[in-house]
Amino acid sequence: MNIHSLMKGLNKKILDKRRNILQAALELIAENGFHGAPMAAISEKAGVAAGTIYRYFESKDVLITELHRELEDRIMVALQEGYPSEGPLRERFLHLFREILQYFMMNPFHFRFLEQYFNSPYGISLRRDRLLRKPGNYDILMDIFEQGSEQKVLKDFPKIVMFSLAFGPLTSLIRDHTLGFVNLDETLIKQITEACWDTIKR
Amino acid sequence: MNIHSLMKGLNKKILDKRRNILQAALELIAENGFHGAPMAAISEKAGVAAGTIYRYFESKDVLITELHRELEDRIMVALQEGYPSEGPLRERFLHLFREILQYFMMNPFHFRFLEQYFNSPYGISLRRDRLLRKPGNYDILMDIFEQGSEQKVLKDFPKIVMFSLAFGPLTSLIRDHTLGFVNLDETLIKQITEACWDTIKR
Amino acid sequence: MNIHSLMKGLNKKILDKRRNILQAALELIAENGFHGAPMAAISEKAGVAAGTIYRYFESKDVLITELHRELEDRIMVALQEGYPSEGPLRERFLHLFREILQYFMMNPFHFRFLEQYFNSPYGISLRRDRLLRKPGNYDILMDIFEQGSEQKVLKDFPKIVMFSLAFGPLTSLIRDHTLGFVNLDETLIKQITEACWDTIKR
Amino acid sequence: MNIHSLMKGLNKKILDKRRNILQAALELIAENGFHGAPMAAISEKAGVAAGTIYRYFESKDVLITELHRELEDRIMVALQEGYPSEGPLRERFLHLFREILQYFMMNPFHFRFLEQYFNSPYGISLRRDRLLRKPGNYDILMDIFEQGSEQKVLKDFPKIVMFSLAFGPLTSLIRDHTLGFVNLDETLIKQITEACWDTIKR
DNA sequence: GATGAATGAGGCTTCATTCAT
DNA sequence: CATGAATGAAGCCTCATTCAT
Repeated sequence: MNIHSLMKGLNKKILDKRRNILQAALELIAENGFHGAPMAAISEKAGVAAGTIYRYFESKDVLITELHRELEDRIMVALQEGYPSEGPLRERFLHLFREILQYFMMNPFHFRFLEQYFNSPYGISLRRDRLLRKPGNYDILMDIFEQGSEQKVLKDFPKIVMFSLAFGPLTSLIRDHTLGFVNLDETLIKQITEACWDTIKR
Repeated sequence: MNIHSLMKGLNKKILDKRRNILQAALELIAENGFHGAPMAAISEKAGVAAGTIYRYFESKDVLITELHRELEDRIMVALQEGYPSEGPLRERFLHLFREILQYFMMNPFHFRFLEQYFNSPYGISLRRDRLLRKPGNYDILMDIFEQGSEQKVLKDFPKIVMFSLAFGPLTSLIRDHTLGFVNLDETLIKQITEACWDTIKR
Repeated sequence: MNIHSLMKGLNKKILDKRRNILQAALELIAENGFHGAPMAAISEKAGVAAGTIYRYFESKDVLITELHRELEDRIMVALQEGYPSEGPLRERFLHLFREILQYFMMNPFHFRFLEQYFNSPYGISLRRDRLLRKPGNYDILMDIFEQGSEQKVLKDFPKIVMFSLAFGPLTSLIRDHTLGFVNLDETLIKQITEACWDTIKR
Repeated sequence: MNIHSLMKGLNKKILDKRRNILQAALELIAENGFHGAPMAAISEKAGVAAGTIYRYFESKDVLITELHRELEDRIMVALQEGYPSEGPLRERFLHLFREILQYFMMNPFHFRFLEQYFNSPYGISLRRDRLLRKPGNYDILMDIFEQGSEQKVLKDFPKIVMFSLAFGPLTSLIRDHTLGFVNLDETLIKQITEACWDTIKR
């Protein structure tokens, strides 16, 4: 083993450690909330010492904020995969809606974490940012509403209202699915997606 | 102020102590989450000593559970006021939707508290109860979907999906209104309400 | 009912209240220790308000000290009943030993309370008093040893050692009886009493 | 002092931390009872932070239970040292009696702690265990009484009564010694030990 | 005198963070 | 860099005592 591959191995190990910490935090917070995720538990689940976390994250707050950022990034990647950016608005909407629904159905931890996150002091600063119109991750969704309004394809609601009307049911649906209240099969998903589009289309 | 009204005032003060504690807890939890609402802060805001809270509530858990219960009661009262229980389904739906929207617009603390509550260990047992079909406060809403399905007025979705479709946007809308992202005036509310009905009607 | 008997009735009521408080404290402390006998519990069991206790006893410490004093008084009365103060030493000893044993077998609460009392900060001041040779309740016992030594009837031990030798087994025996480990019947009591006398007699 | 011995000293310090906590608890409880031994006081006396105790003991209850267990272990070791397990009953009894007496005379804190312990909620479960005949530490004593009965060397009392008769005076004697009421010198100890043997021997 | 609601000091415990090794 | 023992502020709760009624 030469020095190059050795360093690569070490580097990988280091990156893995960071990833392990994030994953441990994700699972613990998703399952038990912020209350049920003390740093000691996170470090244990991640297989590192308690102090080690602080080499990768300045504080628990930073760890959580960072975790949120990474999850949003991954979701955005998933949404953009196969996104018909040049297709008709309807198709673009249906794609995004389905992707979000399926992403969270397949990643219930991500969903639970984000629910926890938005309903916590952490979520508040995020909202403040959005309020200040900082460019955010939801632009890809908002663009649809913007163009839909201009092209008179969608109803004449403020963009933000349109967002609520179209995507509001998602949270509720995913939660019910996660908790086993409802089984969202292919047929149902298709119907629901259409219904949500109909809600905003003119 | 004579001595009679003075005594009445003092008496009122005593009777209101429980209410003060609940109100203080409500506001602190709504604004800062459960983290940001230690018993010491609640007692200070309520104008009582720390130990006093325990004369009215066995523990912090009980205080919070009780607060939730009382809020739900008040909301139910608001919903039932003027409820056209014998009217057509559409009218009944529109009434409930509007009332909920307006109730939370006028009581943003209640809204924030309930959001916190449902995303916490407290909320989990509640969900479990609902899953087990214990009779709950949401029956008045579910009844509409039930009857709507039977009478072929509504789409052929599971009740719980119908609920998400129709009321899912509410949470999102109220949050945006509370944060000042959107101004929900009379016209808009009317349009939104209609849109949500259209989503589920056949 | 004339005013005289009325006052007597009131007076009795007051004395009863004091007695009730002492009895409630006795039982709670005997059963649960000092930890398990908060003033609120005592007042409830005594059928009075919490604040009322403080009309009869300056503080919890005083209440307990007083309770101890009264119990000792009652025990002393029991010991002196039928005491052959002019009889031979042996007879006097046997009388006292038997009386103590039987008193506590019949009053297990008194026994448990005194055990608690002696092993607590309260008991410490008591010991200090005894150390300072204040005249105490145990003189009637000590006298036997004193005279026994002088008359060469008893062994040549310090009085205090004699006390331990003769009465030391009592505590242990009563405890075992209270807990049901042993059934102290007439025959056994007689034999034990003799054995303890034999231990100190020359 | 060179660096080697310095490190050894530090290491020792760390290893001794648990012992310091136990010792601090022992002394405080012995002197002031459980009331007078809050965790804050224990930690201060042990020279550690309050939270540190919880690295070594799950709770105050566990700390106290553990302390009791360790003391009993040490006492048992002391009793077994030089125990003439093959010698005549008399010699074995005299050995144990003397050892117990001397152990507690030299370790008054242990004595006071155990007195506190047995008269507390902690001691109650212990008694229950003994009642249920779980194998305990006192078997070495009970064996003597058992064999003594069989061999007709001892009086015909229940074992448990024999225990009280022979060892009952010990508690009382040690307490008096600890408080300075009596000076138990070699001669006196010898005489007392013999007297207690005589009490139970046939 | 009696009441019992109110007080607040003080007890036990948790946990984010630090730092010597 | 990693470790994990140690820290101590802060959280929840109890209870002896007071005092307005």
